[in-house]
Parts: sequence; structure tokens; C-alpha cells
Amino acid sequence: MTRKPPSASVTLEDVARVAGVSRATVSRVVNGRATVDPALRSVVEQAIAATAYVPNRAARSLVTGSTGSIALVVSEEGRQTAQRHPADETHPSFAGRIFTDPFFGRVVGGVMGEIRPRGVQMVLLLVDDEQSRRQLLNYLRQGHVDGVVLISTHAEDPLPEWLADARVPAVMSAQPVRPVPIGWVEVDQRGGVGLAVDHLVAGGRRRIATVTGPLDTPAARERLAGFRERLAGHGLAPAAEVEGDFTQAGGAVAMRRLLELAPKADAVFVASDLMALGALPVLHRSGRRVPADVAVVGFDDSSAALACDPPLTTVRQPVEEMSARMVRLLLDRLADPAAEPLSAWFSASLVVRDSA
Amino acid sequence: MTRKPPSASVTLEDVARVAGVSRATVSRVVNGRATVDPALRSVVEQAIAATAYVPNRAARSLVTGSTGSIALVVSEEGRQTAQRHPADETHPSFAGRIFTDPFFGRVVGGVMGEIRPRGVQMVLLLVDDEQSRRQLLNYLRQGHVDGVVLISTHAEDPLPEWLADARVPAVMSAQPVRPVPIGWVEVDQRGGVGLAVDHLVAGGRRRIATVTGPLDTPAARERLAGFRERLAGHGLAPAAEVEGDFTQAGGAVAMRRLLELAPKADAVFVASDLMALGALPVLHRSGRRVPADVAVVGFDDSSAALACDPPLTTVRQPVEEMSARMVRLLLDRLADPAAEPLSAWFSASLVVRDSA
DNA sequence: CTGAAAGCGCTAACAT
DNA sequence: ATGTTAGCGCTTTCAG
Repeated sequence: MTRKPPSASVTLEDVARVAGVSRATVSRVVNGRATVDPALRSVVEQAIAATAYVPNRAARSLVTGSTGSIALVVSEEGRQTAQRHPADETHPSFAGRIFTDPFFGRVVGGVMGEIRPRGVQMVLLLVDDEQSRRQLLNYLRQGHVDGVVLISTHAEDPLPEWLADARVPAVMSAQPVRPVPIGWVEVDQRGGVGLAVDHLVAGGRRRIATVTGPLDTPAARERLAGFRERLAGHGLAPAAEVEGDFTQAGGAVAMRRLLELAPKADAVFVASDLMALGALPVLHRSGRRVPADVAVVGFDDSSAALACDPPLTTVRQPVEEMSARMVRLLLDRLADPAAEPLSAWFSASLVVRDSA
Repeated sequence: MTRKPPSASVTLEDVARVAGVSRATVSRVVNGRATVDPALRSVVEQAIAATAYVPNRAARSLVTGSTGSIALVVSEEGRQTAQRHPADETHPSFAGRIFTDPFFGRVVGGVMGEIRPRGVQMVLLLVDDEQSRRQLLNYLRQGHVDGVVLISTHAEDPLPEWLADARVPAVMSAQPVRPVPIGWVEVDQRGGVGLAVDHLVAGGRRRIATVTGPLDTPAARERLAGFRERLAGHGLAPAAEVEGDFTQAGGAVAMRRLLELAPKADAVFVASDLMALGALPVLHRSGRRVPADVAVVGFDDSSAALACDPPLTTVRQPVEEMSARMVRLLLDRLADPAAEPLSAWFSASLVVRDSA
């Protein structure tokens, strides 16, 4: 049987022949096993260089059962954005939104920084509906990656459960709503918002309103709860609460509505920097000065905070550290699959700039 | 030899045993080959369902030599951004910039729309320096993906050549600077800018300036060339030319400089929507009204154009169609590796909104 | 310390 | 139309 090889690439066998040793020895050299005679090792290394050998990942995976790559899965609902855009007609994917929010840039950066030195690769997968979630699960089950870092925003997302059921090693970007045997990291959202409220109150503000995130997300709910809690602690009540959608355009819409509801507000906590970026021009346009007339505090400390005018005072989430930790939790899990899923808490801090 | 199986998953063999047929038959059913008796087929399908069988991708790849996934590689230089941000200290990756530019969202959307119905998966890879480029090449050589869609911005990027040398099937997002045996798509940048200039001139503008992109990128150079050409065609000279960096913050900086150089400019062509988004507040702040005092035209027609105030008149690149085409060119290439690399041209159009 | 040999799970001739 | 069988390229016992 002389079937044409799928790719005419150099194999371990070829290297072994050139080096005059066995496949096993070459394999040991390639994988850095200690038990190889230095002399032989260098012969093999030369042969590898001479033949431009590159190990075949599929073959290796087949026998080792692992792939050396992990998936970064961003899971959202495929809901409509506030504004229609020609681009949205062509493809219903939410890629556009993901790629507009600097928050995700920080996540990816944190993951990359952690995996790059280890030679692990990242596969980015976006899912936003039933079909894509099923496809994802199928993909994962086929063993294309060793595990997943899951960024999931919505409370109803079935993915955490599905992943657990499918025994796919995974770590989540937030504590799952229902108990699931999966690791996660979480930031103290309430505490962070508390810092913001304290700062506003200390600055003499009393009529404090908020633009929330989409309230079907735990993050938005936590931030709102923290806002109310701390305000109450100061003996104050919210001047207004308007729901936004974590987008820039949505922030503008929400702020317009907020000014109708609470024209005398002297401070606004906006639950994400990106929304604040959209909200600030609305304030300016209404004739209000920031921070003189209205103080604004954001949340995230993403690059959007610096794109704001004036630069935004904001609650900083240590996103890079959190995503780096997710990677480490995942890799630990992969190294010892029997271990219990571990989790980690982070605290937020206040970054004071010019807007409050 | 009773080695522990790497993953205790169901194999073709198991299904065959349950169904009482041979592995080959199960394989045929799984792969939808026609030559299977309907009765047997349904027996096999039940066995598959009963055992929750999922094909092992590594094994399949090993024998077929293909993986069913492609890489979307975004390659840039790891240069500093205009503004420093805490996030930048933690990781020098350019993930932040990528995830801040809605342009890339359109690219990803276009790719996804094309591959999803075919069941092909996308792996997103970001490279921004020598090391990451080498790692990338290694990854690709290991056969993890079947081919690559390459988004490369800089003229000096060695990746196109490297990919060609490594025989990695690839399609580029622009015509390579030096001739490389690789497929590409290209938009008529000059023609597009010409539309913008014509529109401004038709609107009575005569003192027209521009904020360019980073001039080490062919795209920025083409747009500038188109700008000069068409302006000359109208008997005009540029009121000013200031180099930007395709970021929002960079757009603001450039616009400030431009107003110093050409305070009397009555129109500005900004070479990307994202830069325009940064430039507009600078104009407002200087007391100029848009479009009454200064008309502004952008480039891309990304979601940033709608985030602008007023909504931005801009040159539309058919980014989704272009990236979809890249995918198709790549898949065609994979289907027939012997075929010549094909390419495609697209034309730009003017989307008139309120800023000019 | 090195080599021989047995598979990992799958596909695709080839034979029936 | 179905079964038999030979590998794909690699890692890893097990002998020596």
C-alpha cells in the first residue's frame, strides 16, 4: 500500500535515519528528556536542524491526549445593540461589540502574558447563540484544546453547566450563579463601587445617580447592589437609576434619560468606562461641566477611561491579573485533574483622575 | 501492554461493537458516506447516540492531514501607543489596541459568517514581535490549522514571505509590498479617498487638511497618496498633513497639531473613523462647529463612525465582504493546493452622514 | 542509556 | 455494501 502521505513533511523516522539512532532517542531529545548521552544528543540536534524537523501535533496529541493549547471562550447573548449599523446586517455575530470594548483587550492581554512564556497557544472562540454554543461544545469534546478560560456575562448562560457535564476543564471569569464544579475568579464589585460612592460623598455630592449595566448580568446587578448599599450607609438614596448595556452608544442613551429623570443630579456612577465614554458628551452638550457641576465615576479602568474628556475617575478591576490567574488555575487543574476546582478573589481600587 | 488511555473516551471501536458492525462502517456513517445500507445506518446512529461518541480530532487529523480549522492572524509591530495606561505596563502585547478598534470586529464578523455554516473553526492569533512571529510559524508548521487569513498592516512584516516559504496556505488582507506567491484581497483606497475629496470640494471646501494613518503602513500611504492626487486634480494643495496612528487618542493628538498648523482649514479628511472619533472633540473644544465650520470625513465605516458626534461621513470599506472573500480564497486553495493563488479587488464607497 | 515494538483512534484502499 | 487491514507520526513501556 503506497498511499501518498497527507503532508510531505519530515518525520521522526527521517531524523532518526539521518542521525543513525532510533525514533525513541530522537523523541527523547525533542522532548528534553534527561536520559540521553550528550554526544548522541548533539548528533540528533544536528539532524533535526538539517532536516528542518517539526513535530506533528496531531500525532503527538493522539498519543499524549493533550494539545498544548487552551481556548478563551467569550460567551454572550446575541441581543441587538442599541444602534443599527450596516455591519450588523451582514452578520449577526457579536464580534463587533467584543472588539469595541477595551475590557476584552485587557482580558486577552492578561491571558497572553501568562501563556506565551509557557509556549501554550490560545484559541479565541466567540459564542452568542444556541447553535454556536453547541458547535463549541462539539469542538471542545473533540479534544482540540486542553481546557477553557470562560468569559461569560449572562446569568442564564448554560455553558458553565455544559462544560462541567462534558468534563471539559474550565475556569470562569466570575462566580457561577448556580453551584457548578468549576474554578472561577471574582472581583469584589460591591466593595469597588463602595469606594466610588465614598469618594463622591467625601467630595460633597449628595444627589448621586447611576447608569447601570444590563441587569441580566450578575456584574451589573452586583454593582447596582453595591451602589445602593453604600449610598444607604451614608443615609442617601439614589437620585436615579437608568439601565445601560455596557456599550458606548448605550451609555449616551442612558445618560440622556438620566438627565430627564434627575436633572439636578450632582454625580453619576456609570457602571463601565465604555458607557461613561458615551455619557460624557451628553453631559457636556447639556451645558453641564464635569466635574464642577456633575462628578462622574466609571468602572473597569480600561483604556476608555483615558479616552474620556476629562480623564475618568474610575474603579479599577485588576483584569490582567484576574485573567492571568484564570490561566494558572486552569493549568494547575490540567496538571492535576483530580484536584478540586480552585477559585480566587480580587479586590478593586479607586483610580482618581479628573472627572470626580 | 495495558497503558492507561489518555482520555477514557468512546472510540469508533466501541460504537462498532455496540452496533455489531465494523469500524469502517461506523466511520462511513460518521462521515456521511452514501454507501451505507439505510437499515445499518440507523443502527449505527443509535449506537453513536447511545455511546455519546465524539470523533477524536487528533486521530482524524493524523490520517487526513487536515484539521478543519483556520487561523486568523493579526500581525502588527509592537510599538508604543500614544498614551500610557496601567494595562500597558503589565503586558506589552497589542491586544488592547486590537480590541479597541471596531475595524477588527468587522473582520472577525466577516470571517465567522463565512466559516460557521461550513463547520470550520477559527483560531485567532495575535503576533506583534519577532518572538511571537517565530512561535506562530512553529505553531502553523505543526499543522494545527489548515491555513491562515493574514491581517498584516506593516510593510516590513516578514510574515507573508515566511508563510510562503513554509508552504502554509495563506491569504492576505492587502496586496503584499514585495511579490509573494500568496493570495490577497485589496480595496481601492485611492479611489475611496477620491470620493471623499470630491464630496468636500463639491460642498465648497477649499482648505482641506488630513490626518493620516501611520506612514509605515501601506494603507495609510495609499490614502495619503489618493488624497494628494485628487486634491491636485481639483487644483488644490493640502492645507496640512499630520500623521496619526489609527487610534482614537492619536486622532486627538493629531487634530490638535493640525489646528496649530492650519487654523483656517475648512475640512479634514481623517484616515480612519477611530481617529475621527478622537479628533471631533478637539474640534468642538476649539469652538469650531462640525460641519458648519469644519467638515470631517473619515475612513472605514466602522461602528466608530456612528459613535461620532455628529455621525460621521466616511469612506466605506466592504470589510465583511473582503474578509469573507479571504476565507473563500483560502478554502479554495486548500481544496486545490496546486492552483495559483488568487486575489480580489474591492471598491470603496462614500457614506454621507452629518459631518460633511 | 538506547532500541524494539506496541499502540493512540481514525481513514481509505482493497478485497469480498 | 461491508469488512479487513495497513498505516498516519508519535510516545512510552519494556528489554537489553
